[in-house]
Amino acid sequence: MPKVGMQPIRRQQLIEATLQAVDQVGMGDASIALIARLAGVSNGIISHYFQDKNGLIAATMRYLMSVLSENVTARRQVLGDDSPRAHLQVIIEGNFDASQVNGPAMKTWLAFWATSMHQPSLHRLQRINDHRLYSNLCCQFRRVLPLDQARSAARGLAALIDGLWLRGALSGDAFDTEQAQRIAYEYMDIQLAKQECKSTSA
Amino acid sequence: MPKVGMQPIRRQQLIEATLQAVDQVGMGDASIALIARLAGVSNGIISHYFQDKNGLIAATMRYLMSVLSENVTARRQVLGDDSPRAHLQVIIEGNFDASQVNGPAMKTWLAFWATSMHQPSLHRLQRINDHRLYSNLCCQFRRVLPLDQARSAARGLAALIDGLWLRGALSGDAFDTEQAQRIAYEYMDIQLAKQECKSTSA
Amino acid sequence: MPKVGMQPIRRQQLIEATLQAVDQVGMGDASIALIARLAGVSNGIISHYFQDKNGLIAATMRYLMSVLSENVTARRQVLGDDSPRAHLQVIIEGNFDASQVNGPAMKTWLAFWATSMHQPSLHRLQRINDHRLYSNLCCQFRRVLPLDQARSAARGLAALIDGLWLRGALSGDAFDTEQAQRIAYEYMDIQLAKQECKSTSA
Amino acid sequence: MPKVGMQPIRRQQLIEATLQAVDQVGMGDASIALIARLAGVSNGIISHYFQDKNGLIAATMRYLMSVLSENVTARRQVLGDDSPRAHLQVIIEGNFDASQVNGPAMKTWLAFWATSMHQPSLHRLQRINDHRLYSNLCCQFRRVLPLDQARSAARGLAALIDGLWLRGALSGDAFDTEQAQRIAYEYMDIQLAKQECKSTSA
DNA sequence: GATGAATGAGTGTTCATTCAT
DNA sequence: CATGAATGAACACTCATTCAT
Repeated sequence: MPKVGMQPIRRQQLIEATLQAVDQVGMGDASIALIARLAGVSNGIISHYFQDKNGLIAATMRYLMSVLSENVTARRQVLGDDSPRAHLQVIIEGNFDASQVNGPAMKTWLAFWATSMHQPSLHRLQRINDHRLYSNLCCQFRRVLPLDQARSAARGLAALIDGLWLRGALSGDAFDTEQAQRIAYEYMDIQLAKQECKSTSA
Repeated sequence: MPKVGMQPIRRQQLIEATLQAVDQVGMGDASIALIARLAGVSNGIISHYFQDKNGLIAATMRYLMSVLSENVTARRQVLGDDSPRAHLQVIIEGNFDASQVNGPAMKTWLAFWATSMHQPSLHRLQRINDHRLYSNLCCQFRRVLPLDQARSAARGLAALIDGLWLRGALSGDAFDTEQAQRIAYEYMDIQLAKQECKSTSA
Repeated sequence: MPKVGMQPIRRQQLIEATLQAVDQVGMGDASIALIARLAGVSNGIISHYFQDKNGLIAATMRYLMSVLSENVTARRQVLGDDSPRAHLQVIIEGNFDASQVNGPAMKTWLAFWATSMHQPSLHRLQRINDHRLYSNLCCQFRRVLPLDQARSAARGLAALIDGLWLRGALSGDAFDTEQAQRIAYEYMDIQLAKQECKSTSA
Repeated sequence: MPKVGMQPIRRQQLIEATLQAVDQVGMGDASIALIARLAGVSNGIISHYFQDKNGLIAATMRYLMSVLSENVTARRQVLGDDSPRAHLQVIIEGNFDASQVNGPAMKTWLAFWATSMHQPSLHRLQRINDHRLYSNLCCQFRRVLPLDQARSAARGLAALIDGLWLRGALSGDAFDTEQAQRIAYEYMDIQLAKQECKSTSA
């Protein structure tokens, strides 16, 4: 029974079915038929809401990115402390949030990364995402460090966050959030300490 | 023109064609037909030397892992200095060696990671590889740090190396080896410094 | 030109194409492509209506069985005489009906039998069919003979019917229905006579 | 290590491997590779001793036929009684011999029959076999019955023997030799009795 | 808006056969 | 004699996509 105004509902329904499918069988075996079955709709509907399979994949990736982004934003808004350290902590916590370190999300991100190497449209999305983390980190470090040091610290912390996330994802075991955060905080504090040392000596 | 004793030659030929194919079109589109064409052999030969496509993929992954492993081993053997720092440097350099940070290798590793999430046999290989890096790092840190600190340092450095590698791979640009090494060396030295501080104070 | 409600039509279409293909080239060479071509549809449609080739084969076998069964049932319904002999004649005639002793049907039955030896699902169907003939015969003999004799008579007549059918099928020539029926009737009458003799002597 | 005079040995080796393969996986899946593996030889050797796969199949069928034929011949040679009834019993016993009613033999015969419908060379072999049974039976009935009755009796008994064999083969259970022989003997005796009746009345 | 029938190219895999060794 | 490397066509099956309803 067709209805009007179904577009946003259907789109979200299909995106979630896509995540579910990738989690269950991997991106390679996540066929249109499986996704449609998981969403409880017909095969044909997908090309109605998304141009084709690539469109659905890209939309799903954009959705995942927006969840991450909104997560960090939300955490920042309830932040009393405005110090760089507090902001950096929020970014770290957001990246190790439960919404990012569960099985489905980790599998989907990995699949997206691999796919993005050969699909310009996905690659663009992926670069935006990567740059956002670096940019957010750099922005905070910049408040207490000279440009070069801030950039280097941001690159290092971004890499450390992604690396901790990656190794956790690939391990197959449950993600050890506490351990990851401890290591990231330590790195953050070491980088922030450079400023203190300098200002102390000055 | 059939010959005897072709097995090792053909196997290597096919593994290299697989790397080439994954580099060109991605793992999803790296069909048997394409790999065979790139290798200059017939389709059927693949099941003659590898049981099936999965066998070829797994063999290719094992090959990539052995290249990385042998690279580090070779560097270690020409090492005059036996200090932990020298050994750690060798491991870092090995992971950022040209054989690991070029396009084909990076694309193939990413594809393997994504695939391994849904293939137990590949996942096992992948865990061995992950553990080897951690284990090698931990072994060196252990020489100068207490167990807990050594483990933490190894986890952090392993994550930093993988993260630097990953972000470099995903960037699409040429890998900035010097920058990555500088950041990794800094982290290594900070961790090693914990021991020196302690022994100094003692 | 897609339409709705095509399922029963397409299924019958494909079953008949399967019979045609087996008749023409044998079951071993009755490929999906050939069957689809004979049916005038695309290859892919077969997995849409039947799970796979085995599904199509099993459906075809069920169809052949139902034709035989309905044939006997139809003959029985126009039967004025309710005597065991009349019923047995109907069964014999049904098994030597033109629908069973033509080339395609005979080739297909033979192929099914051979295949059923290695496919549990087909074997089950085949046993049901075999048992039906025996059961129908036994039921009629039972009306005039003690259980043991009825069973023996049914086994013998079932074997004779199948044997006559088989030798006719394998001969390659046109089936001599009259001759086969004469031999089967004789056997039937001999078995039925056992009762008459007994009742006469009583 | 090649040897001379291997031909008969190798041929028999391969024929027996073929029977084994057909028993295990059916004729459809009895590949050259499987047969060669079961025989413990290389793939290529088959075309050396038999022209191609069809040659091997035909040779296997000829072998099976000769076993049946020699079985009956051997039983006849140890026969004291020269009566038609004794000879007919020998034929019946030979057809229900253990060499004919075991799984492998039954599966192979069925497969041959189905295949022979589409292969002239096998069909010729098969007709020779069918005719031999009829001819042997007819020859014995002819000694006591007029031609027409002998032919009819032979046709009936041949069909009954084949039918009993067939239904036993398809049942999947162990062959009930005693029951089959009892039914066949009864038919034989009824046909032979026609002569006695006539001669008695004469 | 939504369905599912239909397509046909493409996939991995199997296989009988050939032939240099 | 015998091997097994190599081929390439054929196979069943999958799939994204299209489109009449």
